[in-house]
Amino acid sequence: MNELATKYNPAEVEDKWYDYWMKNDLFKSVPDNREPYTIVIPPPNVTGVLHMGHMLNNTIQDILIRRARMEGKNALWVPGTDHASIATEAKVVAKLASEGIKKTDLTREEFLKHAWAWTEKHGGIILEQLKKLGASCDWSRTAFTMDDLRSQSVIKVFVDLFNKGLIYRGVRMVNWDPAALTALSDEEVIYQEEHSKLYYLRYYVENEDKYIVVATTRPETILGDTAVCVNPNDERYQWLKGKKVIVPLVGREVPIIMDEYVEMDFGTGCLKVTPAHDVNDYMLGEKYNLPTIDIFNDNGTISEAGGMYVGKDRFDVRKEIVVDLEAAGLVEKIEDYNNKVGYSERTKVVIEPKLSMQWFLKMDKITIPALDAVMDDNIKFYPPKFKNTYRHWMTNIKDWCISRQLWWGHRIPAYFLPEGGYVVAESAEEALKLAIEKTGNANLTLADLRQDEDCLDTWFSSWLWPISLFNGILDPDNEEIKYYYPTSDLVTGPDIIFFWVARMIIAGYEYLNEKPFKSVYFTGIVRDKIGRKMSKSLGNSPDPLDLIATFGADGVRMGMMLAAPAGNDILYDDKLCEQGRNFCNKIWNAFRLVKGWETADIEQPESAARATQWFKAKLDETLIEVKDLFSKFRLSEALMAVYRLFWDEFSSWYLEMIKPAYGQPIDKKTYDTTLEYFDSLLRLLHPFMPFITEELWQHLAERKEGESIMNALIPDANEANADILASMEVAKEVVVGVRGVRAAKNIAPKEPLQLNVIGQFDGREFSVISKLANLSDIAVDAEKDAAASSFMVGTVEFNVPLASSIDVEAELEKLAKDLAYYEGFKQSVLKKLSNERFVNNAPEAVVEGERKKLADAETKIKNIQESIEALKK
RNA sequence: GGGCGUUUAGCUCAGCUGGUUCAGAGCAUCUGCCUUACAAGCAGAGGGUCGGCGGUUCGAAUCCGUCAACGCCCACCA
Repeated sequence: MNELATKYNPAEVEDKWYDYWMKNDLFKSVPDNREPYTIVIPPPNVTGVLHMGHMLNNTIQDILIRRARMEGKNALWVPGTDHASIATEAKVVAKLASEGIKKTDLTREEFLKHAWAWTEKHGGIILEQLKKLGASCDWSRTAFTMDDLRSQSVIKVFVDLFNKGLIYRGVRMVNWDPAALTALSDEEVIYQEEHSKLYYLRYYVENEDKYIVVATTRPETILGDTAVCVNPNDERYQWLKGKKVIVPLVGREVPIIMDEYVEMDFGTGCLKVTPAHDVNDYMLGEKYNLPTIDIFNDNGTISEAGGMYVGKDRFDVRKEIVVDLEAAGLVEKIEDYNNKVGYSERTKVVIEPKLSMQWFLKMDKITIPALDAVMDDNIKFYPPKFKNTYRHWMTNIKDWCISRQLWWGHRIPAYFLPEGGYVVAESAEEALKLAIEKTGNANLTLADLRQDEDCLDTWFSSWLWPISLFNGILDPDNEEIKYYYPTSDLVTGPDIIFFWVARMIIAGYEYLNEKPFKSVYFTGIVRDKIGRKMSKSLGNSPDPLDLIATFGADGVRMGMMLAAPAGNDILYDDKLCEQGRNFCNKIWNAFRLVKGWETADIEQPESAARATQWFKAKLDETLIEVKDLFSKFRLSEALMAVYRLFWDEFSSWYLEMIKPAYGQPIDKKTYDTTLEYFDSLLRLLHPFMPFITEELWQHLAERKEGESIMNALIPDANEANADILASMEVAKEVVVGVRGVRAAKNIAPKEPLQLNVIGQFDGREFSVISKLANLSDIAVDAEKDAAASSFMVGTVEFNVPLASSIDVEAELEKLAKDLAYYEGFKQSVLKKLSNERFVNNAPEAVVEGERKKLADAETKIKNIQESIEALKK
C-alpha cells in the first residue's frame, strides 16, 4: 500500500530528528520582542547518572517548553549541572582510595586536579542522556555551578552578604558528618526512627552512699559529662541542691544544676549534661557556665579529652562502656527504646552534634519578602499544599551554616591575617588592600594572607541559579537578565523545597528584588509497583536508557506522564510505557491509512460532510480543554484528553466515517480537511511526543530545510459547535446499539441490516449512522416489528429486524429487565416530586429536570410495554 | 508531640462553589473477531452501598464532626 512499515520504529527516527533540531539551532533562544517563557533546569549532579526522577522531571519541563514554543512564545530552557560539593568529593575520595591514595596525602591543589579530571570524565553524561529523551534545552548555554561566571557570582554574593553583616563566623553547635569530615546544614540531616536502648546509670553523690539514676541513650558520652540537671520543682531531688555527683566510671565530680528545661516525668527526671555533644546540653552549658569537654575526634573516635577508650570508634565504645559499667555495678537497668537519630543525607552516617567554628548566614530578615511572595500567591505553588510546608520552614528558620570542610566547591573568600583577624574580599589582591587598611601595616604581602581552607555549601551556589545563569549577579542590568527574569515555571521535587526552592526565592528578592519564577510545579516521587521509592541502593529502578531503547523516547515520555497526576507520587510500571508505545503505533498506522488514500475530483458524500464538521467541533473542544489543563499543570489529564481525541474520536470514529470503500478514492475536499486535522493533532501531541510527531509532520507535506513542527503553532479555539457535538453523540449511540445487536446475535459486520426508528427522530446523522452501522435502510416512524431486536437511545426505540427467527424468550427477558429498571427509576423520581419541601426549596431548574426525567421514564416505559405486547403476539 | 495530605471499579486516578457531566476515565478483565491502517489491533460486555460512624439539608462522593488506615513534613524530651 505504501512504503511505511506497519509498526513505528523509534530507533530509526529519534536521533535523526534530534540532530536536525540541533543542526538548525531550533532550541536556541535570544531575547527578542516576543513574550519570553523560561525554565531553568534543576541542575543534576555533574557526575550523576539519569534516574527515573530525572526522567519524570525533565519530561515535564520539556512538555512545558515545547508547548510554550508552540504558543508563539520565545521559549528558553537553560541546562546545566551542579558541582554537588559533598557528593562529588565523596566519590573522588572513594575513587582515590580504590587506587590506594588517601585524601590526606594530597595537597588541596592535587586533590582538585583529581576532582576536575573526574568531573570532566563523568560530567555531561547526564546531559547527553537528556538528549535521548528529547529535551529541547538551549545547549549553547550549558552552565556549571563551578564555571567562572557562576563562581564569581557566588564569591561576589558572599562578600556582599558579609559586608551587609548577614554573614558571620563563629563557634556554634553544628551537625558534624564524621565520614565526610565536614559540617552540614540542618537540612542535610535526615532523622530516622531507631530501636535502641535507654541505659539507666548510677551517679553516686559525692561523699555519700546514695546515688541518683540518670537515663541516657548514649552512655559513651558520659566521658564528656560536666553536670547533672534536675527540675527545680521536682520534690524528689530537692535534697540534691548544691551537691555534686560522680560521673560513673570516669570518676569526675560534676555539679547538680537545676533548670526547668528538664522534664520531670521523662526517665528518672535527671539529665546528664554533655555540653560538647548535644545541642540542648550546650545551651545549658552556656547558661550555667559549664566546661565543655569534646570527647570526639572529627572522625567519630574518642579523643584524648575523653581520657578512656581513646582512638576507639564511638559505636564500639558504646558497647564496651556498657559492659564496663555493668561490671562496676553502675547500671541500674536497660530498657528498649525508640528514638530518632540524625543521619547525614549524603554519607548515611550518624551525625554528631559538634561545637565548631563555622560561617553562617543570618536568616531572620532576609526571608521576609520570600515568605510573603508565596503566601500572597505572587509565586504560585502547585499543588498549593506545599505553601504550608514552606511557611512553617520559613517562620522557624535558623541561621544557615554555609561552610563545609571540603575542597571541592567555592572556597570561602576570607583571608586570615598574620596577627589574627581576617578580611573578606572577592580576590586576594582586594583582600591585601583591605588587610593593609585594617592593620595599618603597609608591608603585608599576599604571602602573609592565608585564605580560609573551607568551601561553601553546594546550595550556596545553586540558590543563585536563576540569576547567575543570566549573569544577573555580576551585571544586574544586562539585557538577558532583564528579558528572561523572572523565569516562568520551576519544575522540581518537593524534597528540595528548603534546600533549593526557598533559598532561590530568598536570593531573588535579595539580589533583584524580584521573584525568580512565577510558578513552582512540584512533581511526585517515582515509586515502584509496590510503592517503594526507586533508588539505586534498592536496585528497583529501571535504567532510563534501556526503557527508551525498548519503548521509544515518546513511549517512555507518555508512560511517565500517564503515571504522574499533579502533585501525587507516581507508581511506575512498564505497562505505562507500553501504553505509550502502543499509542505511537496507533498514530503511525492512522497516518499510513490516510496517506494511502488516492484522491479524486468527486463529490463529498453527506456522511463525510457531517463527519468533517463534527470533528472540527471535537478538535476545538479538546483544544480548549487542553489549554485549560495546561494552565493548571494538569498535564497527565491533558495528555489523556489528547490520547482519547486521537484514538477514540479521530481513529475509531472520524476515520471510519470518512473512509472510502476499499480500492475507491476519497474526495479531495474530505482528504484535504483530514490532512489539516492530522496536522493539528500532531501539533497538539508534539509537546508530549516530539519524535514521532516530527517524523509524521515532515511526511505530511513538503517541508523546507529547517522547518519543524517544533515551531508550528498550536491551533487556537474559542468555542466548539455544541449542536453538532450533541447530535453526533446520539448518532454514535445508535451505531453502538446496532453493533450491540450484531454482537448479541452473531451477525457479521459485513452483513447489511435494516434499522427501524419507532417514532420521531432527528435524521441529520443518518448518513453517518448508516455507514458505520452498515445499514441497508433506515425506516423512520416505523411500526414495531415482532421479529426484531431492539434498543433505546434516549427515549427513542430502534428496531433491527432479523432475517433469522429471534429468540422471543430472551428478548422478552431483556425487555422485562429494562421495564423493571425504568419503573424503579420512575418511582424514585415520583417520590422526589411528591416531596413538597423539595418542590418548594430546590431551584426551579432542578425541579424542571426531575419533571423531564419523569416524562422520559414514562415514554420509555410505554415503549417497552408496547414492544412486549408486540412480541407476545 | 505538632502540622499537612490521602482514602471513589482489580490497578492508577478525575469528580471545581452540595441537584442530568453523579457515580466517570485509562489500564486490566471477560466474550467474539487475523474485517483490505493498526492483534502493540477491532467490536461488544461486566465491574464501585465513593474508608467507618454520626450530623447539616428537601437532597451528600461533594459541607461539618468523629474514628480508622496509609503517606509526607516539622520538633531539643535525654
